[in-house]
Amino acid sequence: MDYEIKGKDIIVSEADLDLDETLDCGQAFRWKKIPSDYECTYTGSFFNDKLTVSQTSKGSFIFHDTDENDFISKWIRYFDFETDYSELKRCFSEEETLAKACRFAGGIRLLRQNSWECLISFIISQNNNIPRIKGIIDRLCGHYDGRFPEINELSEENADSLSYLRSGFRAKYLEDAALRTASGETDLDAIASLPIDEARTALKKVKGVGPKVAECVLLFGMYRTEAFPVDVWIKRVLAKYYPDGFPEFAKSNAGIAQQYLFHYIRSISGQSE
DNA sequence: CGCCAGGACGCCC
DNA sequence: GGGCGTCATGGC
Repeated sequence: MDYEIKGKDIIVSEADLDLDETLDCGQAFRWKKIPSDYECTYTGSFFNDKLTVSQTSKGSFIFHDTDENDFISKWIRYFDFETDYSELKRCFSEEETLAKACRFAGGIRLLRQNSWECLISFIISQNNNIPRIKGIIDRLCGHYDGRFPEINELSEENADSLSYLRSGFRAKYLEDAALRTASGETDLDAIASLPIDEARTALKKVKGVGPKVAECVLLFGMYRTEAFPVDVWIKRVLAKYYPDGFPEFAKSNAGIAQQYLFHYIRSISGQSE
């Protein structure tokens, strides 16, 4: 990945990235496509660091109004630019279905998100659809002046005071997640570095966090690339293409492979947005 | 009216 | 340990 500074912007060329595929594929819920003269432009946040980023018709990227320090300390990491996705896809493509999935949506990258935001977001995601998940998170952040609430802010609320979210039965789970996290009983930073099975167990102590949500927090919020969230779509992939189990060679990066497969199966089922 | 959505819980056996 | 009804809300 190469970048250059151009005025108040940072220009990135030859990144293995497609903004539509990466920012609107169901791993993050706060990026919004806005009108622009570029191929596409999104505005959003890494927790509460805001960014507007454009993709040009030539496949380069403009990180608007950011300086080199911010780019290096925040955005290189968030977009996982330190990982060679061409190499990853080459590895995945040893297997036929994965090869197709990589060809179909090769511009997906794993976003290295904030663990707290992921915990809350994926609790909201359970038995829900992506547009409504976005709506609930929108109302949540709207309540905090467009920011994602800090742990101590959300821990002051309860299921009743969260009714404005219209999150249904999930509100009591949000209350529990905020209380446990605020008290330190659930220490997300500590969990992030635990052996993965211990991390799973610790996360699932939060009410409303089961196997799927725990995997999502591990993968998207703690960069545990071996975590493998299994939702209704991935269940279909596993049943149809991997009846004997997911290929061993891809397991250390199974979560990233899962991203390509999720996008692929939804597209061939006609269910992508 | 029904069914489904990036599921988890509680209860049953 | 696995199976099943239930849990809000909203779009189709």
